[in-house]
Amino acid sequence: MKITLEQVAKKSNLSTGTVSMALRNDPRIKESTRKYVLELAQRLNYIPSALGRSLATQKTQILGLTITDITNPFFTEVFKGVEDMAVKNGYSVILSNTEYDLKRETEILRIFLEGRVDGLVIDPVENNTDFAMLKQLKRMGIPFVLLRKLKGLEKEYDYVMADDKKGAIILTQHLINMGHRRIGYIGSTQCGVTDHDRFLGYKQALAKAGIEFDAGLVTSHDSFSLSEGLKVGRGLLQARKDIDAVVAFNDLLALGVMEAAYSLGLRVPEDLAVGGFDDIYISGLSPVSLTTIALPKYELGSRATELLIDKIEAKRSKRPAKTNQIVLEPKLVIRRSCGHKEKEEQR
Amino acid sequence: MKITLEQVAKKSNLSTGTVSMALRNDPRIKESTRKYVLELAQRLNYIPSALGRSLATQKTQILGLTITDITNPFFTEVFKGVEDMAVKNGYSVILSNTEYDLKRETEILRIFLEGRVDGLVIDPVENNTDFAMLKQLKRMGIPFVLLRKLKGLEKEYDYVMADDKKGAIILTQHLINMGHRRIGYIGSTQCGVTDHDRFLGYKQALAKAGIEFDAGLVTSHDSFSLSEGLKVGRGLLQARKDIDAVVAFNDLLALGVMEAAYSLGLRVPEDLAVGGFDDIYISGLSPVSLTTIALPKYELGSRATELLIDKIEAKRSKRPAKTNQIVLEPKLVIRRSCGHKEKEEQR
DNA sequence: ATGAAAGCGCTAACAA
DNA sequence: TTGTTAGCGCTTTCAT
Repeated sequence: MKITLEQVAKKSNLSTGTVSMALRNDPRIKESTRKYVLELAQRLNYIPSALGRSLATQKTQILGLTITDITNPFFTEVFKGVEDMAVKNGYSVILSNTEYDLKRETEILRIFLEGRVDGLVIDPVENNTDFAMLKQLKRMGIPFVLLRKLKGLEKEYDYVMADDKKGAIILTQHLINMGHRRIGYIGSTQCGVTDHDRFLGYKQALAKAGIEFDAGLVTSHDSFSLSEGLKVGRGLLQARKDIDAVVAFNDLLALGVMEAAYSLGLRVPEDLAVGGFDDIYISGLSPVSLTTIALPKYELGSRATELLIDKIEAKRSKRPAKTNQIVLEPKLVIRRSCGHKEKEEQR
Repeated sequence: MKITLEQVAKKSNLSTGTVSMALRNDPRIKESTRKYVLELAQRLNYIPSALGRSLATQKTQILGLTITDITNPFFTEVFKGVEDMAVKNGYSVILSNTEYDLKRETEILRIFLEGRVDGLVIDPVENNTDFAMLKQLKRMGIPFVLLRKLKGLEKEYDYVMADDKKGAIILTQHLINMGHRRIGYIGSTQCGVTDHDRFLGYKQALAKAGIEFDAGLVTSHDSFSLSEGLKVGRGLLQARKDIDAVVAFNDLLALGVMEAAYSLGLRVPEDLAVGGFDDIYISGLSPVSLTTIALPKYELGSRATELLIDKIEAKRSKRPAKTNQIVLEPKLVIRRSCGHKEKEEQR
């Protein structure tokens, strides 16, 4: 039922070596026999075994990717960036979802350690990530690139990320320019680096504008979903009726906050301004589109993958690979949720 | 650098066979040596090679999944269903995105054919799918389950899908009950079975209500995205000012149509009612939430995977596996986009 | 209870 | 230009 190289060799009265080379268009094989072999293989429906080949060559042409939440359109774009770059270079990608669960992440990395992939792009579960696992990866010489920097290990590992602090500064300043003063922040309790940086940027922008930081306007959340934004948002809005704007950790949460506002009879942006991060595609939806910090999602994925592939090839050719830290620029996308000074667009 | 079974065997003065069995807790191995081996392996940081094992056992414990558009939250849920069920049974999953591109699908299936996976869950590129590829899969004895039925091959292959026609009937009837008469339909030009069934249901519901089918109210689209819905929706709404409702092939398109309406100064649902399919999570967003046919996304994925795993195990134990066709029930979720008879909710 | 050895399907170095 | 052969790392009889 399953045809192997050996069978093709037998049928053709050639050796497996020759057939193997012929099938891979090795120039050492005579044109006529190459054609003959190709045809025969075709006729026999021969499909080479990736397993056999991988074991022999010590490479799989597969990249692993761990994502914290594939449900978030942000990561879906990152994935596309990864996959496109991978395919372009002859790799496939295995995607695994950690769901912000450390156990799951550890388990997934363990599986990847078993030599199924040539390298990994890792979106670590914030700072909970299993450092032991990363060390293990490094020790085993499996190339990987992170999609986040790890606190205290900025110099140790390669990563590609966006400038979170800068993004937060720009967004907060924009809110201030729009005339808002009591600006709240909804960030994570996990103390991840990403959140930490954004929070820092938020505070810095406030300080620069001479607005006193008010801890009562800050709320933490447990997940990064729309429904969590709704829940936490309601809490914050009810506790602080004087609030007039919110910076949310990401668009999903921001959208949730907007929902919260509506549910409390508040209008956006008239009664409450809201800003987010990511610029996922639903953020542009009417009637109140979300002003947000656009992150280069696709590029995050593609550049991380590019870097990874380079590392893989460096390893193969024993060329030394230096660690790379790439920080991409965020960009403010002004829509309607933060208010605006231009005339009301015609509808 | 990389520790192999053989090295562990050497260090322990045992044979590779014994070590192999010990590590897998084979009862034939004496407890004391089992412990000894486990400890030694741990100490040496031994990680078994999945490749070696797979080649020997002829199984990878990996499932392949092809998805037409990972950007669509619908598929993101399906993926989670697949992955959860896979993990629960000791499998990992390789996800590939076909982007509704036949070439890409063929290439992806070819790669999967090379024995990298134990089985496949395939969301075929509608009816363009490469039947030759499916036949090949079948011939090679690689188990697979489809997430769609294929025209003319309903009996040939296993699939898990939702009852599209029924869903369309329910939705259209709901629109009619809400008092709408000039109900348009936005479906695909590709003549996929899914679309075909929904279109059929739509027409059937109209007929049953004594509403004459009006081809001028039907538009086809090229992709399944929000922006496509916006584009096509604008066209339809401008061409037919008399239209008062639209059934869209999916929520993304429906959301796009709503955007189109807003951009033309139409209110939803007062001036135009809109209904969709899928019930993706953004459909519940205010201020105008989308009435839609909820499809059991997660279950679609998990049940397909369950079925697949059963087929894989049937194959291993040479137990015959019957073909399974599973059709899941759709459910109408009434929100605001189609109008409603209840009082306006308090805001 | 453990060891020896064949084999899974392929590649690559070396011979011929 | 092609054949031979030794692995790649593991599992699994069959002996012992």
